[in-house]
Amino acid sequence: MKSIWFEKLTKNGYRLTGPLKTVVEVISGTARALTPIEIFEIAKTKNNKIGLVSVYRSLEKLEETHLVQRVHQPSGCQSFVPSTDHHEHLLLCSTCGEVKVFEGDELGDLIRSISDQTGYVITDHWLQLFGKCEKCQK
Amino acid sequence: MKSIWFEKLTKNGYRLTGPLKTVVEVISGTARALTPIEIFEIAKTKNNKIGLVSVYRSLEKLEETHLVQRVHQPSGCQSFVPSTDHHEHLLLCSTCGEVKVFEGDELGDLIRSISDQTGYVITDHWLQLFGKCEKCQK
DNA sequence: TTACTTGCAAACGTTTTGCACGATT
DNA sequence: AATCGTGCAAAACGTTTGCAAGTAA
Repeated sequence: MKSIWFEKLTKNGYRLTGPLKTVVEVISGTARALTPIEIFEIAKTKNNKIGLVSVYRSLEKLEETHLVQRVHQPSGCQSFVPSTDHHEHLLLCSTCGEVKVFEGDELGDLIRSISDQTGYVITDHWLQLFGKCEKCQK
Repeated sequence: MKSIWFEKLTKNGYRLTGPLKTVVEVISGTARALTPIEIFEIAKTKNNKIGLVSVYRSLEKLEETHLVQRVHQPSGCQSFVPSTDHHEHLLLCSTCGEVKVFEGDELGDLIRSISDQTGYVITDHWLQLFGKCEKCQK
C-alpha cells in the first residue's frame, strides 16, 4: 500500500523525503481519522526530528494527490483518512473514531428530483453515516 | 419568524438582549450561509455597539436552541444557517453560497444494508448536495 | 548542482476566556 | 436585587509563512 502512495506522490512531482514517508506510514496504517497533531505525535515515535509544519505540508501533498481526505464531523473537521480513487462515503464511529468506507449509494433519483425542483445543477454530494462500531456498542 | 425564535430562546432560559436580537434578525433573514464575521459586519449596521464576542455567544445559544446549524463545505466549516425542527438536508450553491433545505431522503434501505454489512448501529446521517443555483449558472 | 523540502520562529486569523460594567428579569 | 449578558483586552488555538540550512533528484 505504502509503495503505491510513494509512486503516486513521485508521479505528482513530490520528493520522497523522510518526513513525508513517515506521514504516509502513519496515515496509511490507521483505521481512525487522525488530526494533524495526532499524526505528529505518532510520527515523532518513528522519526523524532519531524516538525509539525512538515505534517501540514505533507497533508497538503497527500490531499493534492487524492491519497487522503478531510473528514467532517459534528465534533470538528480537522481529521484525515486515506482516500480512494472512486467516489465513496464514510461511516464513522462516534465513540472511537473508526472510519469505514462504502460505495454504492442510490442517490441518483433523489438528486434528479431535487435538481428539477430547485433548478440547481448538482455537481457533488456528501453522504456520511454516524454510529457505533461493534466494539463500542459493548 | 423572528418572534418564534425569541419565544424559543426565552423558553430555553436565555435573556432577550439587544445583541442576541440583532443576531437573530441577521441570520433569520438571510438565504446564505454566514460566518461569524459576516454576521458581525451585518449586525454592526443594525447595532453599532455590538461586539464580535456577542456574535459568538449568540450563535452558541442559537445552536443550543436548534435554531441555527453549522454548515460544512469543502471551503470551510465556519458558517451558519437557520435550522428547523425536522430532519433535513442542505443544497448549497458553491458559487454564491445560497443554501436550500430539503427533506424526504430515501436512505432507509441504504442505511439498513450498511448496518448489516458492518455491524454498526447507525444513529445519524449527513447528506449534502453541492451545485450551482439558477442565477450562478449564467 | 539545482530546486524542493526541512525545522524553527514568528505571524496570522479565528475562537475562547477573564473581568468589571451594564441590562434583563 | 440577583443573575445573566456585554464589550474590551488578552490569551489560546490551529494553521500558515519567511527564511536559512539541508537533502533528493
